[in-house]
Amino acid sequence: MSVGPSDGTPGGGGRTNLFSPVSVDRISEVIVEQVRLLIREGKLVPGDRLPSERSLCEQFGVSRVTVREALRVLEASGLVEIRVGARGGAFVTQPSSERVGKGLAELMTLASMTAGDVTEARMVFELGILPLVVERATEEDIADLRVLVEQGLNELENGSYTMAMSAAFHVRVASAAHNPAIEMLVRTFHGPMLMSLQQAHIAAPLMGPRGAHEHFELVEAIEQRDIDRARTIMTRHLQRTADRLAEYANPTLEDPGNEE
Amino acid sequence: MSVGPSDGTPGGGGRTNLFSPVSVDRISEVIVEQVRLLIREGKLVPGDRLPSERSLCEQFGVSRVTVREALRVLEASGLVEIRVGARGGAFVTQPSSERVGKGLAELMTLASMTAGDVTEARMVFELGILPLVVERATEEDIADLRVLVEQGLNELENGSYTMAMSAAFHVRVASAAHNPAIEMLVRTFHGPMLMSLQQAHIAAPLMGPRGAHEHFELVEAIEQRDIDRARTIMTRHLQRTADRLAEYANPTLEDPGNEE
DNA sequence: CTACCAAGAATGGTCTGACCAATACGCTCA
DNA sequence: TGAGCGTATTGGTCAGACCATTCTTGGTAG
Repeated sequence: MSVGPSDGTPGGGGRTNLFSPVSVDRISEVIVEQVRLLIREGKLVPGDRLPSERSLCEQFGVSRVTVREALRVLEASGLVEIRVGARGGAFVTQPSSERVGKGLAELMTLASMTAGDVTEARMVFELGILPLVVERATEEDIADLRVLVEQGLNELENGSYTMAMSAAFHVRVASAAHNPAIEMLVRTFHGPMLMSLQQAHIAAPLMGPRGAHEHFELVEAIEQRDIDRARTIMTRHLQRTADRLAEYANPTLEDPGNEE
Repeated sequence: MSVGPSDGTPGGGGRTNLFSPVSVDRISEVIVEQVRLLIREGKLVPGDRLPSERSLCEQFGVSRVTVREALRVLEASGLVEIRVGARGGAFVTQPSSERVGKGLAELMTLASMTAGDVTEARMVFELGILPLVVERATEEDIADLRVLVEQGLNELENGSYTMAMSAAFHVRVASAAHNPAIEMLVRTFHGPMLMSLQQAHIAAPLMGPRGAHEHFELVEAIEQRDIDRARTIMTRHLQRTADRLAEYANPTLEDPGNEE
C-alpha cells in the first residue's frame, strides 16, 4: 500500500502544510508516543498485552519493521517487556524503582559525576530522610532491617561482604520512610555507586566490622525513635565512607588510620 | 548467509554450554552492549560518529534491520543521537542531566508516586543542600538567580508565570551547590512535578507574588551567606507549596486563607 | 571572480516478503 | 487419565528495494 513518501499523507510532499503543523519524522516515534499516552492515561495498565506485531502493523497501517522499532524504544524506556513465543508479545511493565535506577545509573557513570559527588548527595538525602524514617518505621521495617544487619555480620565473618549488601541495607532504611519517591532516589544513588566502586575493585574493603556495627546501632536508634542518635550514627557512618572514598580516589593523602 | 539458528554459534543447539555461558537472544542487544562498552571505556566520546548503518551491517555481519534496532535502543537510552542526510548517522551524545531527568520523570509519573510524595522528597533534598549552596554559590550563580527572579516578577505582572519558571529557579539554586549529582536530582524532581501539575491544570495559580518574593529573599540570603535565613525562607516556601498541593488534592479541607 | 543553482552521492526511514526459533495450546494415543 | 507430539501463534532476523533528506561538488551565469 505504500505508506512511503508522496502518498496522501500531509507533510509528505511539497503541499502547503497550513494546518498540519509539525508532522512526522519517524513514524515509529508517533507509535511510541501513542502507546506512551495510553499507558499514562491508564488505558493500558501493567500486565496488559499489546496486540501482536502483525496486528499492530494493520492497525497503524505501517510495516512490521516500523512497529518493531517502536517496540524497541518502548522496551528501552522500560515501559514494556517483550516475550517471545505463542501468547508472547509486548506486555506493559510494572514501573519499578529498580528499572528506573538502572537506566539512570548507566548515564550517571557517563556524566561527569565522581563518586564523591554521589556520596555528597547521598549524605544530604539519607540524613534528611532520617526524621521521616524514625517517625514512620513500622515493626516490619525494623524486623527487615535486623535481618539485613545479621546477614551482613554473617557475610562479614566469612569474608563475603559486598557493597551490594550495604546498599540493600541503606535502601531498606529509606523505604521505611514510606515514600516511593524517596525510596527510588536512594536506590538510584546506590546504583552508580556500586558500579563505580566495583569497577575500581575496591568493593570489599569499604565495609568492615565498624560499618556493620553502625548499621546495627542505626536500627536500634530507629527502633527507639531516637532521631538525634540516628542522625549522629548515620553522619559518622556516611562520613567515613566518604573519607574512604576520598582516600581511594587520592591515595597520596596520609592514612586516616582506621579500619572499618 | 543465515545468521539464524543452528549455525556454528555455540549455545544454539543442545550442545554442552560449558564455556559459552549465556548465549544470545537478540543480536541487536549484543550490538547495543558493545557500543555501550566502547562509550563507557572512552573509546567513543561525545561528538564521535558511528559508522553508517550499512557499514555496521558489514562489520557486525548482520542485517540492517538488526543494526537499526540496536541504534534505536541506544538512542532511546540517550547515548546517541541520530541525524539523517549525508554526513548524518549516529553521533555519541554529551550525557546531560536534562536527558537523564527526562526519562526518569517519565517513569516517576507512572510509578505510584503522588505529588505529595515528590514534594516531601523535594523538601528533604532542597533544604539539605542549602548549606552547600550558601557556601559555594559564586557571583555568577547569584547573578543568574537574580535574572530568574526578575523574569519571574515580569511574568507575574502580565500573568504569564508558569511552573516551569519556578522549576528553573529551583534547579538553578541547586546547581549552585556545584555538584552534578545534586543538580540532576533536583532536575529530576521538577520533571514529574511539572507533568502532574500541568495535567491537573493547576499550573498557574500555584505561584503568586508571595512565592516570587520568597525567591527574591532566598537569593539575598544566599548572597549574604546566611544559612539560617535561607533555610527559614526555603522551608516556608516549600511548605506553602506542599499545603497548596494538598489543598488541590483534597479540596474538602478548609481554605488556608492565604493568597500567593 | 563571485554567487547561485543543479546534479550527484551518502545516509537514514520505510516497505515487502520470507524463513527460523521459541512457546503454549490442544489433540491423539497408550 | 496422563504423557507426548503436532501445530498455530509470535517475536527475531534476513534480503533487497525505494524514497526523502542533506551535504558536496562542479558548472554556469552574472
